[in-house]
Amino acid sequence: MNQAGEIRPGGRTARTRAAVLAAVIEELTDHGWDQLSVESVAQRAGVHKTTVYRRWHDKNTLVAEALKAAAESRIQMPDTGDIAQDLRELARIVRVLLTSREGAATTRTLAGHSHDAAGVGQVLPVLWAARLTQVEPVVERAVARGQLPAGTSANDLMKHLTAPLFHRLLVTAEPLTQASADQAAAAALAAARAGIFVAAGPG
Amino acid sequence: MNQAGEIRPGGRTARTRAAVLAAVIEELTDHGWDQLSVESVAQRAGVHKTTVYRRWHDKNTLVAEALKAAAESRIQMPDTGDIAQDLRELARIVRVLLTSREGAATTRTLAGHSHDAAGVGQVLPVLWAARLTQVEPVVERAVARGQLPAGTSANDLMKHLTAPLFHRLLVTAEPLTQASADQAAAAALAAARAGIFVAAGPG
Amino acid sequence: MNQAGEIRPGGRTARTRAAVLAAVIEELTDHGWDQLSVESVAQRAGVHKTTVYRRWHDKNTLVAEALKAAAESRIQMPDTGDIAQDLRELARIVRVLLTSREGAATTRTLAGHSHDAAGVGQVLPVLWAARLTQVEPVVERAVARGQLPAGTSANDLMKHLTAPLFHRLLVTAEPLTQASADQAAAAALAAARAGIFVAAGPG
Amino acid sequence: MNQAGEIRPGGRTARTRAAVLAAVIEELTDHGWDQLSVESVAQRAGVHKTTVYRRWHDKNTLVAEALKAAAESRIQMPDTGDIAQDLRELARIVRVLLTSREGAATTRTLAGHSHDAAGVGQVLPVLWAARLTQVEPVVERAVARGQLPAGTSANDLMKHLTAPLFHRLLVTAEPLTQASADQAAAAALAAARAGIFVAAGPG
DNA sequence: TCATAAACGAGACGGTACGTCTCGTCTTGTG
DNA sequence: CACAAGACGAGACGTACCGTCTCGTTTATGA
Repeated sequence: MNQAGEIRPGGRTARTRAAVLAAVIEELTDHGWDQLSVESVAQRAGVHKTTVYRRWHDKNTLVAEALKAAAESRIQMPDTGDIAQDLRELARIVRVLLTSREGAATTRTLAGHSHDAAGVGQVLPVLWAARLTQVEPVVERAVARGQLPAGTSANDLMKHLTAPLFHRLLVTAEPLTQASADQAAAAALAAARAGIFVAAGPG
Repeated sequence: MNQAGEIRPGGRTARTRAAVLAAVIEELTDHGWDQLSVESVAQRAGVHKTTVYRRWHDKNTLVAEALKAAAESRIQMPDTGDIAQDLRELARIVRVLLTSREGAATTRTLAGHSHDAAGVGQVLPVLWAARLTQVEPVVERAVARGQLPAGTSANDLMKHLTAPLFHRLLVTAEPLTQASADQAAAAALAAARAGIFVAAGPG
Repeated sequence: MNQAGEIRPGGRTARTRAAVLAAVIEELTDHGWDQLSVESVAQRAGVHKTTVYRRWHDKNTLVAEALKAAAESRIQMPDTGDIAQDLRELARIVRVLLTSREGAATTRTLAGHSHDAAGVGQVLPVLWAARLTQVEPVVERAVARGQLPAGTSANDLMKHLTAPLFHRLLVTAEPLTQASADQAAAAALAAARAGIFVAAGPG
Repeated sequence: MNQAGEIRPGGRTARTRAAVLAAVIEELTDHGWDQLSVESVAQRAGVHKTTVYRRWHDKNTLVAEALKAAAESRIQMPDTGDIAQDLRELARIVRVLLTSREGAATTRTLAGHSHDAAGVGQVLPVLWAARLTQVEPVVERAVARGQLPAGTSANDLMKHLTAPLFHRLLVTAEPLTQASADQAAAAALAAARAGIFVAAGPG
């Protein structure tokens, strides 16, 4: 992705890289994809336009990398011993992420470009896969405790848990209340208990 | 929304309007929001650029109105006598809409601009409200038949039914299989039967 | 020049014609040729744009006719019995014409388009010829009184009399003082007395 | 006048500047102010439209600078020892300038915009002042030789010498013959000898 | 420590699209 | 059925941003 940055990983190079990626997120948050210009990003990062283009081929690549970097934060997975409470906690965490100005902006950008062959569109699967692997233990523990049917797919459960939250943000543009997060958790749990997520998933 | 079109509703004016709005959807489908230019829309509609600008203030307004017009198609609501089957049908209908090239493109555009104060961002609530009012009878009938708890919110049910489908399209970029639609329907039904959608919604 | 106006010389037709031509001069005075739009002329005349186009083929033709009409005012020729005084009076009259906002604007417009094959460019010779015929008697009387050499060309004299005034307006953009008018008159008189304007002109 | 050109006075920048200014004069000569478009100028200069706009804010400024640059050519002042012959030479030189296609076009453009507050209108005084300083020595020498009255204003003389030539070009649109140039010279000389241009000018 | 190669700052440029303006033609619905 | 009201095609205007390209200047690394 970056040609130059890896040859001289120390000092100015790395500093510049971080500043630019941070500036992208800020611009995205403040003005959105359409209004984001490479020049304004460069200016906010205290760097010249040419420097940005040197390292990232185009706006698409630049934003893609910034989004990927921004999504690398790990979520602290809950482990209360009760799957109902675990799921509620999870939903609340996701809600907080999505309601932050930054989270909302980046999520909207990703959704708007989910189909793009290059750049931002490529980020989604990677990003989502990472998130899923984190949740698996939570589900496995619940199964072991007999709180969920054996064979319950952590993947499916996680998606159905978060889907209503994304739906509110992206589709209906309704406020993401805590009650809505709790409802999503409850709905996902009911479905899981009913065995909807057992066995061969919908692939 | 349009200043001129309503004064002379007949003949050329209306014809032009329809051609342009259709062209917008086609361009959106083929090239996406970022690559959509007013000039290309005009050309596809067989109309001059100025004519487009005369009636729609800017690109944003233009696309917003095209999306609104495109979403006015009514869905044929199922009524099989069995809520499980009704929901499955509904999920399949939505799946077909979202998997059509046009539906996917317009949905992505809407999601990417759900926050915009003007233009496309304004379309979402209107559009979604219209959809919801169509579903209410289906849920009411199920309640009357005793297949769902009294007080079940059609609104909440519908959102949880469709959320996983939008999630696949916008967030994980996974293929929208029929199995995934059926699973979404089953999950929503399980949650509804568990009373998750009863009483005061998550507002 | 005007097809319709002469068929129905009275009533609304003539009134409209006059209003439009007057509006042209006003717009020319206020905003100049470049900023003059047919639409603004029509609006100022209280007439629809189409009406203007119906009667005058284009902007060029329209302005040309307005200028011609505006120049039809006859100058009160001086006759003091002294050619020196007559010429000074004449120079002062021309100065007043050229320093009026309207006169300056129309003159500049004419000068700027003196070369145009159609429209405004055609007006100049006609207009100037009319002016010259008015001066001839003044010169003839001076010759008869023995104040000027026999054979002095009224044409050449008049041109050399007014040339410095136009020069100030169009070329050096200096203020047209009365002193400058008097100087122009004196210079022309000196040249005339020296016989510079006698015999075959410079054709 | 130009923001960028002076920082990097060598190489491409200067080359581009010269090409554009030359193209302006050519377009002005061929098509006149009204038909001159920035795009056609750019194309003729082998440069992109944006490059022109980058350096010159608008059409007015662009043409103004081109005219100023074009007028910087120095006239070879005559010095025959006889003021009559000097003036005749001068008039002929001016005549040649004004009868060239380029000279006529630029002069008409300047005259048509002599009043404009910004751009082309600003060029005139500068341009004319430069011309006058060149003539002063010619007049001074004639005074020294006793061929003209002491105190004769070179400024006034020059203006009255050239005024009839401009008058023919701009006002009467008559052909500028050599005879007319000679007549203008003779008239100016007669007036000068009569002392019309002595002492305090017409301000 | 210091030479040298990498990275950067500065900015002109070609190019695409934007949204605005005016011109002169053409259509339409009303009086 | 004529004509005003006004939509339209055409095209220039001036702006913004994209991504490329010099040409000097700074800065990090390794000899």
